[in-house]
Amino acid sequence: MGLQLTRGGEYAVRAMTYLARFPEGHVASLRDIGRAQDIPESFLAKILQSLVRSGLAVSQRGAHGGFALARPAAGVTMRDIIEAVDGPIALNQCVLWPEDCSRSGDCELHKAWQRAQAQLMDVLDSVTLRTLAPQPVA
Amino acid sequence: MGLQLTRGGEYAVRAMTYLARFPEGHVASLRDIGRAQDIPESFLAKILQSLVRSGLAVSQRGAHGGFALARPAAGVTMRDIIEAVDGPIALNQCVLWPEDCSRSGDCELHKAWQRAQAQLMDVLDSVTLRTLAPQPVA
DNA sequence: AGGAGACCGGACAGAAAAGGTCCTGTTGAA
DNA sequence: TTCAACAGGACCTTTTCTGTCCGGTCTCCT
Repeated sequence: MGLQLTRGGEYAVRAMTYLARFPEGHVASLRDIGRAQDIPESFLAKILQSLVRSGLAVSQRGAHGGFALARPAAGVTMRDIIEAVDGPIALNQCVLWPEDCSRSGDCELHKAWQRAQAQLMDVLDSVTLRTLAPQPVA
Repeated sequence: MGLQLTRGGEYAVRAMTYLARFPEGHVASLRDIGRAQDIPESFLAKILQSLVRSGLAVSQRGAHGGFALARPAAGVTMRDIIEAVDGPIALNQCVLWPEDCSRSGDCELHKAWQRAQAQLMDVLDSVTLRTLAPQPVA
């Protein structure tokens, strides 16, 4: 259908929101997260890897290992999460790489996409895990 | 990468913008449009069919046939065009079919996506072919 | 030291969507 | 009647999405 969030992005937001419901530093295993949020565990593993590589989550290996938020929930935006998993958000190519768009200078279409993009980013940047998660459970 | 306009949508907007550059009612052939906008003709044929079925364009068959806008350029929005080709725009599923989203009632994530969607629509609804096209050539 | 539990990372694979082609109509003007 | 041009469907190729699997590594616990 086009112009839709990927499954991976959706899962990532849900997984992070889940982590945000615990006190800061709480570690949850892949299995816990997957079961709680109904996400296939082997796929979730990949997604969490991306989040760790991007510095949004930290992982703990070995027995009693798992994942936790790397920083306070209020400091992680929806945009951070989605871009970590799906790469940069660009409604169309010419917004991201203006130099590839021959008409980037005076093109009204280009400007329209840039405005749309900016509006979308406003929302995505303003929503954090603190917004999304109920207050942590003790 | 996800969350991007399809090629079809991009081509559709370009094709319609091209038509909007002529005086109202001007008919341009598939070939003309394709050459002018550098769009593969056989693919463009499909796209224009969608636009005609959606009532945004009209077609004229037979010799000297082609395509024209179905209404004045100021009355056709970017959203109209994109939805005609790619189907309804929904950043994520639960915005489009809230009943499928178990948490639609109180879910903060749901609300966030709805806001993002609304902002995007604001822009897409406000940009018309009159915005995009230089004044018609006589 | 030695398991066992849990993440790491890469290869692989099936399904779906995007992107595009082709061919056989049908229409309409000259 | 002929021919230019759209209509519509079948088909195809490539890419992306959505996962799975497995051997490796790390760390806690005993």
